[in-house]
Formats: sequence, structure tokens, C-alpha cells
Amino acid sequence: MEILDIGEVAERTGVPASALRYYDEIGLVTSVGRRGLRRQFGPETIWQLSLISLGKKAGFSLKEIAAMFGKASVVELPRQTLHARADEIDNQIRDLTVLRDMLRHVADCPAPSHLECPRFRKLLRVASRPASRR
Amino acid sequence: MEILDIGEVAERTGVPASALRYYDEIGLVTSVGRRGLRRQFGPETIWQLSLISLGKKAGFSLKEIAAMFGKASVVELPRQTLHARADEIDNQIRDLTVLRDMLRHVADCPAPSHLECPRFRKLLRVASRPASRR
DNA sequence: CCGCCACTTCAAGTTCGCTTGAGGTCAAGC
DNA sequence: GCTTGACCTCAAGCGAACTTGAAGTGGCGG
Repeated sequence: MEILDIGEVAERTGVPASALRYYDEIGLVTSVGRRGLRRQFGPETIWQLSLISLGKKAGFSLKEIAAMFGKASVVELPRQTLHARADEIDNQIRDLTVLRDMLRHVADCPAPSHLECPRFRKLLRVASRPASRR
Repeated sequence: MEILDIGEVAERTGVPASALRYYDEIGLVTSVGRRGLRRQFGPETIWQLSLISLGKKAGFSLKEIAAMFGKASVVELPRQTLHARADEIDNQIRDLTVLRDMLRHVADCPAPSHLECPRFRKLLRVASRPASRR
């Protein structure tokens, strides 16, 4: 279980072979070589792909993901940049928290119109404040 | 300040007029009417747009957003569905937290290769576990 | 009353992240 | 040696979410 070809990677990760070829093409993953025409992937590809899917769920583009934990040895970016990224994610977590609270509130609040409910109005206010002030 | 036309909405929210027309076209926002050809928007459009941008940041499609807090009186969806949505968002928050910790770790950890660091490996394990088990 | 200009429509174009399809290659098993 | 099947390439297509451009309209200040 050292070297995998594309089908095995696809099977283990759930990422379709066509997507893997695409990722290879744009340099998001790298095959360790070829046997004939066939791409051969190292086992690290497996966890790289979970990072990628994590990043995608987080709403980052493939380019941004590539910039975060690129090919080789997981990142050579300046610490500063990484921390900035982390801060962005923190903001996003806050946004998501507001959204979640909003949905739960809407699900449970008995007020006739949500706009009449002070709790809802408060969430709305938070939602429309710029990220910098949250 | 009761009725706004598209340019004012654009200016106040930062959402380009072209996007507003598109949102109108797909029924994500609704103009209160027309003056001549010009769309007129009520003031509620402003906060609706902040909810929309919140939803977008959260990675929902415009369709999903429309389903969550549609046009009229902010949602007529079954509570159950809303709670399910909220739960999804909770999962996403967990994913983002892992990703953030990962980035901060990578920024600070002095280990020569991250794979040798137990903390990193633990985060990796979490990252590759299916959402249901997190 | 006239012209300006912010709006309008509609069609086409753009980027992202893939998928699909046609046609080709090659290693392995029969 | 031949077939099979999993891979390959390359081009085209696709849906989402808009943007851009051309050509038209109509309300309002002068």
C-alpha cells in the first residue's frame, strides 16, 4: 500500500478520477510519476485530499487552497499570511454562528412577524455590521 | 427614505445593480413596483441583502438562500428543515475550526515536517473523519 | 419642451470547477 | 497474440452567478 493509481485514490477518497486529473492539471495534487500513461499517487495524496475538501467546504477556491497547503511539504507561506487566513476563518465562523442562530430563532420564535421580535432584530443588526466590527 | 431605486440600493449595500437585477430576475429579492421602467425597492431590501450575503459566505447557493428566507415574510419553512439547516451550519463551523487550528498550527509549529508533529497528525485525523462522527 | 442620464431589456460573454465523450494506449490475463 | 479494461488526452459542455454591451426609454431639471 505505497503507490496508488487514480482509481484507488478515487475509491478511497470519494473524489472522482476526473476531478483528480483536473487537480493534477492545475497543480493542486501531484502524482509521483507515471507507469506507462497512468498517474501514480503517493499515500499522502489521501490526506491532502481531505484538507482540500475541508478547504472547499470552508468556501475557499482551489487556488486559495493551493496557496494554503500546496503540493510539496504542506506550506511554505509566511506565518503572517497563515495567521491572516486563520483570522478570516474566525470571521467566517462568527458569520456562520449568526446565521445559525438566526435560523434556529426563526424556527422557534412564536412572534407573528420576526421583525417584531427583539431577538431577531438584534441578530439582524449583527448580520449587517461589517466584519471588522464583529 | 422609504422607497429606493436600484442605484441607491446598490450604493447602500455594495451589491452592484446588475446583481440586483439578476436577483430580481430569479426572485431572490422583489421590487415593490416600478416607476416607469425603474424598479423600486422597499427599505427591507437592505437587510434582506445582508442576510443574502451572510448566506453566500456560508456557502449556500442562491436557491438555498431563497428557500431559507425567501421574499415575503422571512420564511415559511417547516421548523424541522430550519433546524436541519442549522445543524449543517454547525458541522461547517466545526470544519472551519479544524481548518483554522490547522493553519495556526502550521504557522507556529517548529517541527521540521508537520507530519512528525503529533498535534498536526491529530488535526489531520479529525479532518479526514466523516462529518457524522465529528 | 428638450436633453440628460439613470435606468431598462436582452443576448452574449466570463470564471470556476468540474463532467462527458470520442478516440487512443498499454499491461495483464487467457 | 489478442482482448479487456482501466487508464490516457483533448475538446467541448455545463450550471452557477454574474458582468458587459448595445440599443432603447422615460422622469425631471432647466
